[in-house]
Amino acid sequence: MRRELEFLKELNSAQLEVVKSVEGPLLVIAGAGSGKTRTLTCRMAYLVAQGVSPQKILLLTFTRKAAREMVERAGSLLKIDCSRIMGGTFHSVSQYMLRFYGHLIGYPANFTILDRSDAEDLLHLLRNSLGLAEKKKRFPRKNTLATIHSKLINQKKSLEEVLSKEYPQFLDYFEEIERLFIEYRNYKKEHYLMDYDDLLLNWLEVLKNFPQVREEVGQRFEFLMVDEYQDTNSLQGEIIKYMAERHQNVMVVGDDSQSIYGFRGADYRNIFEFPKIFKNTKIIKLEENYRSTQPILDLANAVISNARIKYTKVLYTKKKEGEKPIVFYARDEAESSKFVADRILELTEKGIKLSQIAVLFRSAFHSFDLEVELAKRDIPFVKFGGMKLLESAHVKDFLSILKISTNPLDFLSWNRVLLLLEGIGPRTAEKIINKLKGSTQLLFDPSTIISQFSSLKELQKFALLLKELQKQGEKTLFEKLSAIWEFYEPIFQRVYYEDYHRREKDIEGLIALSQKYESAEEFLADLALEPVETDEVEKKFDKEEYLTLSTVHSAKGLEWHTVFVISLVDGRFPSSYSINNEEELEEERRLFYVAITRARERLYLIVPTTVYVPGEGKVLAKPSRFLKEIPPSLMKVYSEEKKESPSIKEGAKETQAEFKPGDLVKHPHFGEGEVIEVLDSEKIKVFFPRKGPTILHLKYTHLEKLM
DNA sequence: GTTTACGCATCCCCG
DNA sequence: ATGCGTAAAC
Repeated sequence: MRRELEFLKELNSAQLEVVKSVEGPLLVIAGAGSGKTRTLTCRMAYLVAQGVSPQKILLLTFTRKAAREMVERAGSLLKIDCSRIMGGTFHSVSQYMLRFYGHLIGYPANFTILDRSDAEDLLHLLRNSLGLAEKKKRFPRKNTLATIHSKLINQKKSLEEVLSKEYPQFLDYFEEIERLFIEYRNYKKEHYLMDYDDLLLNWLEVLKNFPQVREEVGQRFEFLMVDEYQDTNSLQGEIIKYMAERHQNVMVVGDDSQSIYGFRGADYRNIFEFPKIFKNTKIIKLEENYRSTQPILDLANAVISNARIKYTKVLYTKKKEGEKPIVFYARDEAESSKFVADRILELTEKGIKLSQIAVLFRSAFHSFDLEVELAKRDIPFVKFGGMKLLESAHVKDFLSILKISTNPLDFLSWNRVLLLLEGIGPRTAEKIINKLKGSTQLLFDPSTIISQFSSLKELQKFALLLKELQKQGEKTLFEKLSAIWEFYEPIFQRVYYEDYHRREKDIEGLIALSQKYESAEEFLADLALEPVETDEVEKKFDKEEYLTLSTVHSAKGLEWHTVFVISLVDGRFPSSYSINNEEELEEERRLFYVAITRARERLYLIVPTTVYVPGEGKVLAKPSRFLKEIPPSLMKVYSEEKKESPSIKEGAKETQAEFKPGDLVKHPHFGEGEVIEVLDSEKIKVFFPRKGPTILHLKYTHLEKLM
């Protein structure tokens, strides 16, 4: 074997076959933890080693981050630069292609992308201008409208079908909603806007109608690879069909039992359609699991065996030894949180790093109680799957100003910004926008219009700012954003006076980020396609050890030594939204399967017997139906007695007596510090240079005494 | 006539 | 925490 291909030795025979089958259509069914990412990475490296030029390879993944990481790893396997492999999501690649080919269907190269809340705002605006808001009976809210519209597109259903099946309460408004949606599509087309769905829809339209484009794209990308194929929708399936038409060199990887995005139109049946679209498809299954121990896999297999559809594979492992998954029945959420925190501290004392532990839950808000408990005990954590930075109001305000300067026809942003200014409400904003629309000079000088509203001082300032920003070529993006911030800061302090300090950091982070970009257009497109994590998250990433809290959806593809799944009660997991629908309930079961298969060595399942429901207070909850389906022999119930086991008590006692004020100590997360005060037998106050004064519970903290 | 301030219900998962 | 309607303030 050639030396540069050493990395192939790491693979098992099925994986090796995947890597070496480079030509023709290939379908890989890859179970959880079967080394799918490694196989994909090696396949890319192998292609390049065979002399395929990196830019001929296209890798489609679920997030852009995943694509970047895989490309990087392929490069390091070969020690050849592979960065010219094009990788991204369907949305980002469609966007890229549409910048070139969009003109064929009437879009200029500088079209604007609407993110989810932009789309909602537009629907809201159109709803008002159509006079639909004044109806007596409740008209769907903008959030719901956006969801319905997206379902139509992604599931290729009619409005009638979606309404009668999922929103029968709005059937009375069928005609109004239909009219609104037509307006919505027209508006987007007229103003060169695309929402997320349009990116796929329009790229597909180009491919469908222009054989020449299919030909060119086939030449540009000779090898296609698609990850997470079970979570693609039919539009994405069709896009692949056309992009691979010329050469048929297309490989897709997926796992039908891990399909968890049906709610947004994904259809795992794409996997089974694939061999029908591409004749002579080779099918390879990866069934050996390298991640989890046998007891954890047994549980996972039991969960999935209860599914209505029987899946195609059964996972096995060579790691036969291991502890049975543990179930804990907590009185309430407080006890659940306490339990989780206790176990986590035990684990860290045994040397398991915090970064090797995760707590998973169905919905972002299920972890609220736990977050408070973790903060109390100074256990650092990062939460995934919550609100994204870009969705917060202040960031949207800020970016809207930049958007106006790039595209003065972006009346959505105009509306948003105008409403922020002193003395302008919905009526005045509408008046100003109407004047702007009527002006042909708009592109060059909106300030002539604005000067008609001379009584509005802040508006005048805004006009000056725009004039500044439009001096093309003279300012870098960074300078533009700094100028915008100078204008926006006082408004910002007025509108968000309660917590503007916290929010300020987001803006600073954004301005810092902008230095990586050449143009405002590029910056904005990137932000729309790939929401940035908050500044805080980034910091914790490289500095400290941290615990992961995550929704199951955001945990896809990841793994930890120990995994806790919390809030396992009916109505939460499975979610109450899915309980009356068999299809959706099946998806919840797969979601539970995904959660379980994230664990390598240890798995805890936590069932609170009461949960807090807003408005009703604490209510009794039924344990999740998924737990009841599992043979009890596959799990161990955690008992109270064990919690009070002597070893832990002794450990606590030992530490208690040791400290007095003035002692120098070392904490696993905060580093060295000095004891200031002993509060009682369990609590001491320590000053850490890195953190400041901190109260520690000795029972849960491992403090090393330095002198 | 408009804007703004305040109290009220609602809130899943995501590119 | 956000989005809505209503009532007070400009």
